[in-house]
Amino acid sequence: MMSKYEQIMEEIIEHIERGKWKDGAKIPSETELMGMYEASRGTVRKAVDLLQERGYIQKIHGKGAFVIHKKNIELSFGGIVSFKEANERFKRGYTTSVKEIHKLKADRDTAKLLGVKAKTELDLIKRVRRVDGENVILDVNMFVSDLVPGLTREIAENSIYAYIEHTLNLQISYARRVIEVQPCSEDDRQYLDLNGTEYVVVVKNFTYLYDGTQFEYTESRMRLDKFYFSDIARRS
Amino acid sequence: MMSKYEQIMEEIIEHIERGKWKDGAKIPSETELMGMYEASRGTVRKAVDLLQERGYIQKIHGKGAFVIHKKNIELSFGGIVSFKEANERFKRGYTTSVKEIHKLKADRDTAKLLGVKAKTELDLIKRVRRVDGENVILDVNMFVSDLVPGLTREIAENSIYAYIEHTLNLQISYARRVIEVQPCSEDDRQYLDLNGTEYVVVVKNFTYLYDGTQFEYTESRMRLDKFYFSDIARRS
DNA sequence: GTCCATTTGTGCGTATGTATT
DNA sequence: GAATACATACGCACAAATGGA
Repeated sequence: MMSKYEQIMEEIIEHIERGKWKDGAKIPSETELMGMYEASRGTVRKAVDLLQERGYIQKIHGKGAFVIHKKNIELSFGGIVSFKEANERFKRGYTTSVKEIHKLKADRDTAKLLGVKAKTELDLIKRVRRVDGENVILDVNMFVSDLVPGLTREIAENSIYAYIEHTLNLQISYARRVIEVQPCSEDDRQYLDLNGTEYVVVVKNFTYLYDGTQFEYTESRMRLDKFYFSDIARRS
Repeated sequence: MMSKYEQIMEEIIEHIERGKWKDGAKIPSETELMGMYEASRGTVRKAVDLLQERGYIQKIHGKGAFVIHKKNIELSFGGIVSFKEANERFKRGYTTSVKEIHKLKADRDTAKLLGVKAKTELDLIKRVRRVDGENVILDVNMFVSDLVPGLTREIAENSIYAYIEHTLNLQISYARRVIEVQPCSEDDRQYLDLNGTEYVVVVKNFTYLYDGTQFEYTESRMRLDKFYFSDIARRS
């Protein structure tokens, strides 16, 4: 059962995405929304605040709330996005091939990245993403085995996140993400079609469960020309 | 005058940053905070929700709210950040030199980037940022002259954002930000110390005022090895 | 400039639901 | 089951910004 403010929010998103409430137009006032959805002021305000956070509208004190140009939404993908989700939004085809999958004991450096003690058992997975006939992304995932048990090659070929969230029923809450550019590693040269470039973009993900324990460290290493990142930043 | 929930939020941030409330520790419950600050439930909840959004704490239903490791905060700089602010956080020295500053009429492509009609008058500014004796960032700013009047070389040498926000008293509300990697342009070769690299990281900013009008388009073009981006992404 | 209606922003109080211990 | 803590939802009052009469 969705909460009331979530329902209101989803309905408003529908209106905006279907173009019923157009770019730049004023959406109904809080009082009007209260009537439309038979909800209290606090409830509609929560829905509307979330819409603003997600970049659908801009509220202006004393005037109202206005729809922001749709283009902004289509291009932005904030939040934690796995490769599959991100690619579906761009509607490109791709294939995943698992190059390595095995358990290992964490050395000191790896343990630090995962916030665990050295020698903790990990699952290491290396996968290559092939788009338009070229190997362009190398994903290196490391999971804490105790927290994410039962990983298989089959799961790695599909969506590990779907397995974690739906099968294991773990709740992912947030990720710290770092993006930088590094010289190519041996793995990069071996697995990727580099087109002569000497560098790759590296997206590092430190992912945490609802209770604050880190369960994953991932590096997505991709060819410079395949990297694209977009988000919306709001001023305090 | 700061609002009550902002005061509560700031005080809690103080506690966390000064280490009084340590990493992983439980902060006082909502009921306790109500007593401590003589505030209503809704008010303390708003403060606590904002703290979670900003990555200071993690709330867990039925258990409490817990401080997230400080390292996460120090490294992340979400939000709209000008070069000056971003660098101060890393405590590195830098100098800015203005290479070009003049008015021009927008051509068709530029007009599209700024969401204005062709031939609209713009202010173009090119600045080079020098860090540790090397020219590593080329900032190209384009402002809509009507919206941001009175730009001078002196302002460009310091902080344009401070001028816009404090002198012109305009309210910046959000920015759409795109990050990608491009081959070096003529300008890059001329102004930057490229160390033989053939590519630069380009951070594009489309910045909007409180009323939804775009007033700026900026490209920050930087050497691959000087690029670093970090944020915290929360699940839904 | 003043007054007024509208609209969002802040703050209070209360009740009930749900998760954890 | 009981106690505690966060989540949702309702209602009310007043402040602050906007825009038109």
